[in-house]
Amino acid sequence: MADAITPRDKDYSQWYLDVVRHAKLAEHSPVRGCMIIRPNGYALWENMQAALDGMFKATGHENAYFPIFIPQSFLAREAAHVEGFAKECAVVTHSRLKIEGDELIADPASKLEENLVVRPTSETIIWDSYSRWIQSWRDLPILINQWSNVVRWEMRTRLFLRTTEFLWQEGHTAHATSDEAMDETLKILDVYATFCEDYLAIPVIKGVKTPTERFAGAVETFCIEALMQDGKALQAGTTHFLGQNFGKAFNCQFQNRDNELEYVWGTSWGVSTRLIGAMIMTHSDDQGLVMPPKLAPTQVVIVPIYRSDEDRVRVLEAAGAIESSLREAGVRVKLDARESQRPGWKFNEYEVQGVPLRVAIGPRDVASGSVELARRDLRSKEVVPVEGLSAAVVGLLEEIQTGMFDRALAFREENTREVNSYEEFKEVLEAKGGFIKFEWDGTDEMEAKVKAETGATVRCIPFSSTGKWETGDNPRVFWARAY
RNA sequence: CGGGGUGUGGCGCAGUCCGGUUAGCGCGCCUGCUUUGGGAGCAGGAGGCCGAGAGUUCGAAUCUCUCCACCCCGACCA
Repeated sequence: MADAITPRDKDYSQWYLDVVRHAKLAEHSPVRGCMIIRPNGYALWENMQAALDGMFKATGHENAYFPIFIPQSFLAREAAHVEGFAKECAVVTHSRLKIEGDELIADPASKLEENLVVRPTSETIIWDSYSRWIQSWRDLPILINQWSNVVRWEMRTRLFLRTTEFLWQEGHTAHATSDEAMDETLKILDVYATFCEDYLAIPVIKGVKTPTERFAGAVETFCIEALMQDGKALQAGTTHFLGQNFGKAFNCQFQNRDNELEYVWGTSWGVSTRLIGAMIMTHSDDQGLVMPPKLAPTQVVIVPIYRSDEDRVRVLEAAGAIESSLREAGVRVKLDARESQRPGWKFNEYEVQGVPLRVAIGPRDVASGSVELARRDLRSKEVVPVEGLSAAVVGLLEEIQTGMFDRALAFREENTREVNSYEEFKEVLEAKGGFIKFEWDGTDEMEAKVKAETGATVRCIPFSSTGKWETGDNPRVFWARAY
């Protein structure tokens, strides 16, 4: 018996780590806070990339790549930006090593003229380019995205949720008007929300960040917030309206249609491998990972069962036929015909790894023209005819996808509560956690006080039905303890 | 950075207080046979300078000192 996954109600944090490890998604690296993303985890990320990339392209964006190293002086250009990131930058100071005695040291002779910062985000190096690319309103807009890694030297890390190095995409756009930039910011927020809900099956709340939670260098930060199974919130993605802050910092101006010189308006936005953590903490259970079918690298696994050689031939032939027909139907299917592992072992393995559907086929099934179909999300099994199996599987995958979203949404609704006093706020937070809709007077002081006393922060100021965020003297906002 | 904890075959641990033959156990791994519809059984085997360095001692995984690494809880953050 392999070591078990810690149950959620015993130790949620340990459960999370156990799931990541047992599902072979990632592991700690020799470098503190960094992670090794294993094939199972990386395949998930590739599927997420493919879906998001398609959505970015569909909204007119193109990919580019800027360097990982940023001249240290660039960081200093935008005052709020440097203040926000200075404390977590990895700095490159030398260009080579040298052996001194039996020690390997940075060669003092190779000290760089100017330190290089390993990008914590790429606004500065990108706006430096934009300042050279943009002269006229005709050069705008620029709609660029890049897939990259970034490094933020955080004090505390957790696999996927917060790692020293992480993978993400960062969009950086330049516009001729404030309205256009704001439209872009909100458009991408919609893209993120759609991706989370349609692909990850994670319901999110869209809204605005308070000034204290705003991105360093942004005029306004928008976010999507999700609720995890333990009642803590997780910021799933952010988009930033940068105003003219980076245009000014990098002297990026253009001549408008009225022949006036104007600073360029900007946006930036990103989602990261953190979304894998969000997926785990939204859907998985004490048996291991549960993946939404749309992103699962393997959607269906076929496990053949047999004793004798004669059975083996018959079963594998039938299993191969099922594999082909599922593949033709567009299903990502894998036939696990390994002789080295027994069926029971495989059942468990794919359950822990979150494969949405399992087809088991043995001599009994071959004789009766049926298979055993098992759902990972509900851990249910049924015997179904091979006739029409492809259509049934395709339908079932869709049902699983929507079912997972519906359950996550129901959980969030059950764990979103309105309160009318600070006393009640504290009681609910202690007893139940979750999102709490409670007033906010708009001051940093109140946020700081509540955070110090309860650990909760304003996760977002939600949009109202009119598309604008709620205003008024003391609007209700979403509070929660967060990751 | 503050508080707590842990370093012993690939993984998880016992042994450390009270120093003493060849450092054990579970899982995993290798070979063979029997097995295969929910993590197989039996037999045989491989694998460890006990985190690093120094010291005490006839003798150190065990005692002393120094250092290092990682994990957990806070402050910081996607």
